[in-house]
Amino acid sequence: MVGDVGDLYQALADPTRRLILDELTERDGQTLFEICGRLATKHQVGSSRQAISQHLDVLEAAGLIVTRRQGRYKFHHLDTRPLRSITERWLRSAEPTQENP
Amino acid sequence: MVGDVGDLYQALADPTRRLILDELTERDGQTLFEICGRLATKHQVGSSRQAISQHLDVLEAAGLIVTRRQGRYKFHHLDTRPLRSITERWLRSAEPTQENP
DNA sequence: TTGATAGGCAAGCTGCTACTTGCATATGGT
DNA sequence: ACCATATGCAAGTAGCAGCTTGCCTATCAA
Repeated sequence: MVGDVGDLYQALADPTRRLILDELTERDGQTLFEICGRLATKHQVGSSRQAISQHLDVLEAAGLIVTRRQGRYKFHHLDTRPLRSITERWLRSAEPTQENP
Repeated sequence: MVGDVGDLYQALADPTRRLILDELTERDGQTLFEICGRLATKHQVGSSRQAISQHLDVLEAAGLIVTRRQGRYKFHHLDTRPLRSITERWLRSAEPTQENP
């Protein structure tokens, strides 16, 4: 299977990955190089291209972004649906606990 | 100041801490020993008491639990309000980005 | 074809984090 | 006072996560 429950929380644990989600919220469907540029200029993130690429892999494994290849470009699109499971897990009170590691 | 934005996500990154939140959702206001017992019996968490205590410190620093001392007991209460900021950050589309590292 | 652009793969390093161990403090019961 | 219970503090350890470095592949334009 692709992406268990813990991947979502681990993906959100890194501040650079949260900034990536911010950037995709503001402008969806960016390429790796576009994201690198925006992080560097707007947020002073000095990480290398490979570092950002690895962050994108983690976000994709968590189901927070989906990718679409087109020629030599790879566009990254935000998918916020997994986020809803976070609040749903603890906001409804006193239901029988399900297996959720 | 006590607890910045990143603390919340780091607190949720650990599976044991998420189980603690599950237990407090099911039964609020437990002591450290009660939580230890429930994690051990219901979820096969073999961590020591000090490990769980450190987890509770992290959760409190993140604002997810508040503590109340009474004699030699310390009760832990859930506070899910910080969770709402997660979905609010990315679910509303295209607003001017604010400083949020 | 050549060169430039966009991205991928893999190994190695480093700092952080979860965990343990050992001792200390404080409250309540007898 | 004495002891058991409930929790706190601090140092040390091991594993992992984020980052870098170096090289490789694929697509497009001239």
